[in-house]
Amino acid sequence: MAIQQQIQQAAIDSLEKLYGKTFTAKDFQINKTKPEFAGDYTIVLFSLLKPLSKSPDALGNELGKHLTENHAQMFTSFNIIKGFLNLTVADSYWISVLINNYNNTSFGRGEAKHKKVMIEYSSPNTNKPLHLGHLRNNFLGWSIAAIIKANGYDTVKTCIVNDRGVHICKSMIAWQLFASGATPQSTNTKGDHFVGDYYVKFNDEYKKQVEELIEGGMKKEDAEKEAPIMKATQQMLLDWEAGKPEVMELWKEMNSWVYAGFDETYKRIGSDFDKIYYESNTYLLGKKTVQEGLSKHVFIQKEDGSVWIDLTADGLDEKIVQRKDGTSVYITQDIGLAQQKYEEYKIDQSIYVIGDEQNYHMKVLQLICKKLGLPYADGIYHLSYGMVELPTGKMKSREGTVVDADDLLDEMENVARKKTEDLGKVKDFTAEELKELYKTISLGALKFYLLRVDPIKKMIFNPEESIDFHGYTGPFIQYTHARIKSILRKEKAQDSSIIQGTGLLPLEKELLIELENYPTVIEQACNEHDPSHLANYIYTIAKTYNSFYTEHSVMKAESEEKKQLRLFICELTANVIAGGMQLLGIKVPERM
RNA sequence: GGUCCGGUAGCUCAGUUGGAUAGAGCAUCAGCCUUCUAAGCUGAGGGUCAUUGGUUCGAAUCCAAUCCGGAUCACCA
Repeated sequence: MAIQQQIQQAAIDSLEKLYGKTFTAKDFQINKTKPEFAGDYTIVLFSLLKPLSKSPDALGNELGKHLTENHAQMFTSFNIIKGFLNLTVADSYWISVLINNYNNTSFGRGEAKHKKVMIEYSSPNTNKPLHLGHLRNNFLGWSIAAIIKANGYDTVKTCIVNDRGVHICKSMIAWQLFASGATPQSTNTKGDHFVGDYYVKFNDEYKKQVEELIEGGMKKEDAEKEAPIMKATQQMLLDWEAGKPEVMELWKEMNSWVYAGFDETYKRIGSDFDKIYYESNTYLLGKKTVQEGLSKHVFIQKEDGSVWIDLTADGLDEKIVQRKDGTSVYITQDIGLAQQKYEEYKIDQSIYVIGDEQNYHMKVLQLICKKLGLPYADGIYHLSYGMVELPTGKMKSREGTVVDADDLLDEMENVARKKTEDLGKVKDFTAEELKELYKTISLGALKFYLLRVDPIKKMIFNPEESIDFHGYTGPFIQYTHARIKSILRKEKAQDSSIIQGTGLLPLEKELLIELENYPTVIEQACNEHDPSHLANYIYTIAKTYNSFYTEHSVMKAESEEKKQLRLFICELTANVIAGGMQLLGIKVPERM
């Protein structure tokens, strides 16, 4: 049990014995004691004063005395300032935490919950390469899945590939018009970029045609519909739906180019999936649901045949679920897919990592599922995240300000190489080791930069800041880990018996108090679906360790006892840093 | 216009769910490498927590109103 809960429980027991009243954890708070006061943890007494009709001093003294007398092993002293009861926890407690966990690889992991959680993330369109926004999604999705797993849940990582629709046909048409048979191989271009270029070409051509039509006297709206290239695209979509062989063939080929490109990038950033759904297989799902909804009178059919749900009573709008021509819309497909996920995996919870522009859509999805009485409705959770913007404003593909994922990764890797070469600490590395290190550092920097922020907030991506390897960054933490490992290569912690009764210096104690909190942070990150808590926490650990490192020598410690103690502290710190970073999808090097 | 989200140091962000004198990093300034990796450490300056009112022992945190920014409200996905 975490120390905070232990204190709370001890206080509840003491209060019961002292005053015969039963309190719960919600009735009062335990906080970490502010550094300017003596003590480690603080019981805030204010909320207890009234029910017990006690003055802060009287209650503090009685409770403090009772706690220290009955838990002499745990608390060594107390003091009261205003309504705050500050308790000092015995050094021996922190040392026992250290000894019990220094080489415990499952430290911080939760017990098996026997529940299954599906995490849908990434979900790209197959008409253009991945960009910075996708990276935030991928890092978030991967990390939250790892965190959920660490808390003892079974996880299924999944991805729904948007591989059909008008946007795909646009690239296809442009390729037919302009490529004269070119392929990624023939042009030596990464497949997703190759296809993305034709998507851009489509838009250029489309724009040109619309302008020409407007000059010829057509209204803007009509011109947008009548442009030949757009009409060809619409026709292609119909042909695709009809399964016309040459269209299907082109579609399959172009998608295969994109997948080859995606695979490369996914491999590079570490994204992986247990199950991939393709929209071309799922877009017809949900039709059954429409029938069910009608018979349950959750949906209503209008005169023209279209089917709707009225959500005005819930503060939303009327929403269409099936077109008058009988085809299903986006939301219906999603209901169908949700159903399929549930049937295939019997999941207890389904997390969707999707941008906040779809908040409304996800709200509607869950609400409809609830109204239909579907068993998985309550398990739907939208992990909504804000847009990534540049210091100059939003990324706009039309203005060419979109930050391409592959380009960014290349650039970061170059910076990592340059900085590593400048420092010259790993000159003995082989070319292969160096390559691996540059990748580790650059990806660590990028992932940490994107994950350290609360997902719900939109964030500014400052290119200069993101390649800074000092301060609140991934490389700072990686560097701290490498420093620890450098010590542990010289000597390992071995004799835990001689540190049992040793005393702790302030920085040693502070570090142990923070390390003890690791399991609580992992749990919180899981409950709040927020890896940034973990990122912040690891940073704090690294920072405290670095202070400790400068202040106290390990190898030249004052005594053998101190040396062993610090070696154990090094072990545990390294484990927590490596384990925590792993949950963010970030590797930590042995040397850098 | 309706709904939802955000507003904390010059910039980027934390703030343990209502607790003590609001914290980090970057940037600026001043120090620290003959001592386990200086991608580090120590210190300084920098704040009307958007505004106003309310709730109470106590508010950046909860409530209300206002201001600013964003998203969304398609027979697109």
